[in-house]
Formats: sequence, C-alpha cells, structure tokens
Amino acid sequence: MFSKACEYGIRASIFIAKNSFEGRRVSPKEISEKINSPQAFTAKILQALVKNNVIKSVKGAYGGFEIDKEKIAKIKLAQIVNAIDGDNIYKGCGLGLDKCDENHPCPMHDKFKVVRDGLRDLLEDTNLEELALDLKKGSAFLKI
Amino acid sequence: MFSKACEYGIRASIFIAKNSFEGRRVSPKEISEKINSPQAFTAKILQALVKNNVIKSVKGAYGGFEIDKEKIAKIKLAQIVNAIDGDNIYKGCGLGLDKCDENHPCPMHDKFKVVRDGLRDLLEDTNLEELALDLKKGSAFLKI
DNA sequence: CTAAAATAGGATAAAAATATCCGAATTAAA
DNA sequence: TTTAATTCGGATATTTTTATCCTATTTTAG
Repeated sequence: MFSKACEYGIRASIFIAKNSFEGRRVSPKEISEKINSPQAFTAKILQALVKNNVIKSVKGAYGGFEIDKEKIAKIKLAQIVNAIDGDNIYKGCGLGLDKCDENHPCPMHDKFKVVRDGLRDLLEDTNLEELALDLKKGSAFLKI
Repeated sequence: MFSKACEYGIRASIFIAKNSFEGRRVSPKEISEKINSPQAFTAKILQALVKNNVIKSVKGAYGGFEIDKEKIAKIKLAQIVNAIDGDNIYKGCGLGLDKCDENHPCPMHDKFKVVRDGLRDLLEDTNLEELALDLKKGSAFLKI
C-alpha cells in the first residue's frame, strides 16, 4: 500500500509527536530503534519531513527532532504521505490510467472510488495527536 | 496502490475476458497495444497468470491467450492481485508491522482496517465478467 | 575558544521493480 | 513435412527503491 519510506515516515512522526508531548527531543538513532527501521535511511526520510514542515529539527549538541505541541493536532496523515509518496495512492486510478473519472472510467472505477475515498478521508481526517495518544496510553504500538 | 505489473495484469485479464466472450484469442502484441503497456513486460505477466490458472495460453500458430467462457464469471480480482502482488495489500498492516491485530494494533489499525477490508471485499467480490461487460458495452476503458 | 554532540547532505551500494531482447519450443495450416 | 505464427523462458539492461557510509556543518556546554 504505502512505500517502506512512507511507513517509516508515519511511524517516526507518531513517535516524535508522542515524545514532543512529553517535552523530549529524539535522535534518528532512538527513533529507528523504537520504530524498528534502518537508521540512516530513516534519517533521510526525517530530512524530507523537515523540508515539508511536518517535523522540526534542532541542530547541534542537545538537538534532535521535535514537533511544536500546538502543531501536533493539526498535522494530518495526508501531509506525511504526500511528502513521501505523493497523492496518487489516494487520488489516482486503481488500474493506473492517467485519465480516469466519471466521464472516462476504468472498469474498476465505481467500486474502487469508494475504497480510495475512504483512504483519503482516513488520511485527511486523522491527525498525529490521536495516534500519538494511543501510543502514550499503551493501546497501540510502533514495532514488531 | 498496486504495482505496475499488477495494474497491467488486471487490465490484460479484463481485455482477454472481453475477447474470449467474443470468441477471439489475443496476442501479447494486441493486448499491450489495447491496454497501453510495454509488450515484453506484459508477456511475462501473462505467463505468471497462466501459471496461476487465471488465463489460458494456446501455443503455436493461431494461438494466443483466452479464458474459458464458463470461468470468466468465477475469476475474482483477488486471484489476479494475489498472483502478482501477493495478499499483503489487502490483508497486511498499513504501517508495515509484521504483527498487527486487535491485540497488538498499530496506531492506525482501527481506521485502516475499514479501508483495507473494503479493498478486500472489492477484490474478493468483483469478478472478471462484470468488468469485461462494462468494457464491451463501451461504458469503461482500459487505456489513456 | 574548544570540544563534544547533533543534524545535513553527498557518494555509493544493494535489492527490487520495470523493461527489453533473442533464441527455443510448439502448433496449425498449406 | 515444411513453413509461418505463436508462446515460453533465459539473459540482460535500466530505473527506482531501499539502505549504508562518511564528511561537513551547526550548536551548546564548559
């Protein structure tokens, strides 16, 4: 469904959000350990998320990654997915046609549209806060 | 969402089904032209579909690909997707966790499950016949 | 000012997906 | 039986994704 990079990016963002709630900055090393992802590769993805204003980095000693507490509830999954995989997964045609709409549909269009729009709603309506809180409560996990 | 190979595979299967309804066998050349896909690569995918009993090949002169008319309504999209991409897309965790279920969910689990199960239903309930008929009627398309 | 602790970013490598090419094997028709 | 039209299958190439490594740059503490 999503690329590995995107899976890591979402998991990392949730982990950073949870720690920012608790006032802690986290390093790529700690992130990759806690979400079970390759460290250097994860660091690249974090850079992309910084550029897209999803997370914030603080350089130098005592630096790390964080998200402004007030921003956590405003960051939607769609923003993360979009920064890494683009929007084709929740806006494009299921069979890969460039032009696929009501006027010129692929054979799967009507049925697929329902699923795709469900995914779009999920991504556009779900924010980092609710996901991070589940993690904090211990009712959800980011590894294994 | 699906891999290119899978998109081509589904489009090709629908095209073959439509032609089998009309009593015609089709070649990889014609298929790739009509569904707008690279010919040699599409031929490889067709071989995989033959091995998985989705389509039938007839070798030699006047040969080509076809599907038994009685089988067309029985072939589900899930069978095609499974043969090419596997079932992770409609059975796996959205964030890539190996173990993700009610007892050990990722933070997206509850919401993602709805979308994923919708996709599973789509793939398991939709058969080649209905898709091929839309193509035949001219109410759906496989290219552009 | 210096040293230590971080992120940033370029170069490179490995693996997987996508794609092409060509000869071998098969088969129907003439 | 020969020929032409096919699919089959192996080898190879290209592109994208995933991953690693190393150095430069930044920043805070002492």
